[in-house]
Amino acid sequence: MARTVLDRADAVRALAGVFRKRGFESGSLSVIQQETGLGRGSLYHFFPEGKADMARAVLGHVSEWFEERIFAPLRTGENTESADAAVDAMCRETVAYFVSRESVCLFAAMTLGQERDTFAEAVRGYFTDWVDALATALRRRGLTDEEAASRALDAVAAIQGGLILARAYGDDATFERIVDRTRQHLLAPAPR
Amino acid sequence: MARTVLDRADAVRALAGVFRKRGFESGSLSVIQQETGLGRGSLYHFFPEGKADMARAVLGHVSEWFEERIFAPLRTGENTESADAAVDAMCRETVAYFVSRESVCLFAAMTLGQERDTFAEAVRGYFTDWVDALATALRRRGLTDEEAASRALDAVAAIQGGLILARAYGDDATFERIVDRTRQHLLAPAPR
DNA sequence: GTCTATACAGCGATAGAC
DNA sequence: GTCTATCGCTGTATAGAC
Repeated sequence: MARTVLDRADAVRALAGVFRKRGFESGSLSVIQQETGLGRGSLYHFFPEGKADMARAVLGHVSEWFEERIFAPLRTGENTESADAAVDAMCRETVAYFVSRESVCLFAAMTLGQERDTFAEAVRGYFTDWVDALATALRRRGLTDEEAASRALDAVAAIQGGLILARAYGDDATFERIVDRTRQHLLAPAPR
Repeated sequence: MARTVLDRADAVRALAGVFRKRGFESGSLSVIQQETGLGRGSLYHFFPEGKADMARAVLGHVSEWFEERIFAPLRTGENTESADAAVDAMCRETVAYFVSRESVCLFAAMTLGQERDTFAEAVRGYFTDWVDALATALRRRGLTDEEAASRALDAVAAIQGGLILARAYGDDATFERIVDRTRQHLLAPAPR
C-alpha cells in the first residue's frame, strides 16, 4: 500500500481491513504498519493509546455506517410501504457490505477472545440497536410487539450465522441465500 | 486446577476450556499451563507439535462429540417419528452443550483470525456434516431435497447466530428462544 | 506528522536433569 | 512423564531526530 495515507479516517479504514483479515489480537503492529502504510510514529500519533484506541476507532466507524445506512432508515417513516422498503434495503445493503468485507462482522468477532469485556458495551449496543430498529419497522407493518421482536432477533441471528457459514464454506452465495430467505420471513404476513 | 491431570483426554478437555475462553491465538502457553495444571514438558509430551497439535486435538474431540450425539442420530432411523425425535434431541443437546460451554463454538471461532486456513477443511467438514445430517432427517419427514437443504442450512445459521447474540447479550435465554423457534420451523409442515 | 532505533515483556519451543 | 531454565523471536509501546 502506498505511503501516502493522510488523515485518521483513511487510517481507520485501513485498520478495519487488517482486523477483519487477521483478527484483533493477532493483527500485529508490524502487519498493521505494512498494510496501512503508516509508520509506528504515525500510528501512535493518531491513536495515542495504541491498539485499544485503534479498535475503538474501527468499531465506532462501523457503528456509524450501520446507524446511517441501516438502522435510521428502519426507524423512520410511518407507513407500511416505507417499512417494506427499509427491510428490503437492509437486506440489500447488508449483503453488499459484508460480501465486500470478507464476510466478517467485527462486532461479532469482538464476542470472542480475551478483550471481550473491553468492548462488551459497544457490542451489546450494536446488536440491540439493530434488533430494535428492525422491530420498529416490523411493528409499522402491523406485527405485534412480541412477534416483531422475535422476528427481528431471529433475522439478526440468521445474518450473523450466515456470515459464519459463508466463511466456513468460502462462499458468498450461501450467505446471500440465507439473507434472502430471512427477508421473505420478515415480510411474511402476520400469523393469524 | 489441581496438578493431577493424568492422560491426554483430560488435557484435551482442559485445553478446550482455555481456547473457548481466550481464543486460539491469545490463549498463551503460560495461561494454558496454569489452567490445565500441566507443565510445559507435559504439554509438549502430549502434543509434540505444540499449539497446532493442541488445536487439532480439541477440534477432533468436539467433532466426535457432535458426530455421536447429534449427527449420527439425525441420519439413522427410517420413519417420521424417529426423525422428529432426532430433531428434538438435536435442539435439546445443542442448547445444553453450548450453554455449558460459554456459548462458544470452536469451529465458528476458527473461521476468524490468521490460522483460518490451517483448519479450513475441518471447519467446512463440521458444518457440512451438520447441515447434511439435518437435511437427511428432514427428508425423512417428507420434505423435498431442496426444502430440506434450505431449512437445515437456515437452522445451523440460526444456531450459530444465536450463539453470537448470547455472547453479546451475556444471556443464555436469548439463545434458547432462538433454538426453540428454529425447532418449530424445522418441524413445521411442508409448504403446499 | 513521520521516521528509526530501541526498551523490555511475553511468546512458542527446546534441552536436559530428575 | 514432568520439571525448570533458557533460547531466539516477536509483541506493544516509547524516545528522540528530523
